[in-house]
Amino acid sequence: MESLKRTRIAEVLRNWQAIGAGNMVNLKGWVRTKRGNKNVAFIALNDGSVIHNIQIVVDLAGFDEATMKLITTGSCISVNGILVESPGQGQAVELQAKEIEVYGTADPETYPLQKKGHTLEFLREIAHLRPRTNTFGAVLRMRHAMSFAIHKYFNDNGFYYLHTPIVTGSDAEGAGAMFRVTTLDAKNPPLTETGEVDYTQDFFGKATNLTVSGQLEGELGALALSNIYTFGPTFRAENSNTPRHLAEFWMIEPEMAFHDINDNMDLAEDFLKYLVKYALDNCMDDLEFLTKMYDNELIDRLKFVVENDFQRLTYTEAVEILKASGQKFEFPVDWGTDLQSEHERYLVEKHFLRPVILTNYPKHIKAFYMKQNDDGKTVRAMDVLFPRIGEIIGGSQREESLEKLVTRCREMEIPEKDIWWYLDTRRFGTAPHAGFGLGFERMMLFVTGMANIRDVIPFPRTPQNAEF
RNA sequence: UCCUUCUUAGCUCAGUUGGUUAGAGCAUCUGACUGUUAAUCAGAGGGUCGCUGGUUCAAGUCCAGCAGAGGGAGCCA
Repeated sequence: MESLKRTRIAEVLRNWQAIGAGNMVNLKGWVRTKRGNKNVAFIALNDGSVIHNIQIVVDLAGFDEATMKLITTGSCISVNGILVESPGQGQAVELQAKEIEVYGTADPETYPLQKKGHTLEFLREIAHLRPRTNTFGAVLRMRHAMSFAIHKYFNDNGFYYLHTPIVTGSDAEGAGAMFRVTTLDAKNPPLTETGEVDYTQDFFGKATNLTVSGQLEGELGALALSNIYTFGPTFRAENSNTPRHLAEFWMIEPEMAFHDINDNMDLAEDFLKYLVKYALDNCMDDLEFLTKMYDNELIDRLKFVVENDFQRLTYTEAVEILKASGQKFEFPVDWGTDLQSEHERYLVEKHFLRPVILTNYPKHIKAFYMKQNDDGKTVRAMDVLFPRIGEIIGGSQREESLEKLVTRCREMEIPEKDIWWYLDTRRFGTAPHAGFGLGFERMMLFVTGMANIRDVIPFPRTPQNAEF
């Protein structure tokens, strides 16, 4: 077969006029369908560069039957052919095949992906193959686009990307159960005199875990570089079985010196709108597919979020609205208790009909590091609530006073010796600062219209499941 | 972890108050068709009804346990 430089299908469909009808190109990809008759075969070829397939037209007189039999749904081929304007409906251009090489066959009796639709549940069981479907191609391309947009936004706005550790020796982040990291023999660990596992003999000389948040280290960076962000994997060993939780997920955590809670809200809103707009500006092919197949209101909802202000109000105001709503809630609303999902959904989806930012929560339901308000009862926390998703961002202005922070640690029984380095930032050159955490997969749920978080990450890790 | 629903062909599903040999669409295979668009048409093959036990003359169907999956809740991002 003549050696030609491969052209991506996205490139052909976008620039076929520049490439020029009548010219020979090489395309490589995976066969979605083959149909036709004795004289001509039509192959829908996809290489993942774009959601659309390109049609390969094969005049069977020029090809041997044995080769053509190998070309089935799922097989991988390389084609040299002439790019021509298509006489048929449904595509502008197609490729008149001259030479075909079969790279890999896919036995139709055993290849699990068919031409017809599959349920998302079934595709989760074959997560190694689901990237080859239209849906996961769209989701994974958008996942890349969103990742890129995150870095671009922060870079363009004077933030530095800080790599916070994955393995942490601190157990004080207060963000839930952790995965232990150890090289000790699980069957026969060294013990102390009192019979406890002796972690001084472990790899790091102490008990270590996978991080549940990069925030504490992020603050160290912000109190030197002014504006930093993290974007990395995060782990929670909670036994959560919901469409919104993963044991391994990706989180974006900006942290800004000299920002108060209002600056923090401004940034969160601007950032989220930027990401949604980036999707609308750069992922329209995939968005149109997802809108058509999964969520008819997706594109409209994304546009609405970009064009409208988020509703900002305090926790106390939210409680008053909920109490006055006349709604029957399963859980009663009362000042001092954390809001339940049903309450958040009511505010976002029934009352305000737009994203909501809640601030100034009671201090006893929030983390130790949040800045205390002068009322002695509330802290400068903020939660951003999105339609369909619920909490997409959690953040706060941080307590910069050493005295108040230490007092709060003692009240909440957080050992100061474990976070001496964190407390040092308040001891030496402390500054007002703020930050938040955005769950990347929750953002992906919103921009793709997918309903289950396991369908917006390539290989989901959930309780009882670490396959692939 | 709690509540709830589901598990029948490769996939998506039907299967009546328990009653002969468990069905359909798609997929697969064979054949037909000169340009198809999830091609179409004709035919064929394909099942330990999630697993284990129980009730019954008789269980895909009723009961119990277990496993897996979905939805809701909690924890949160």
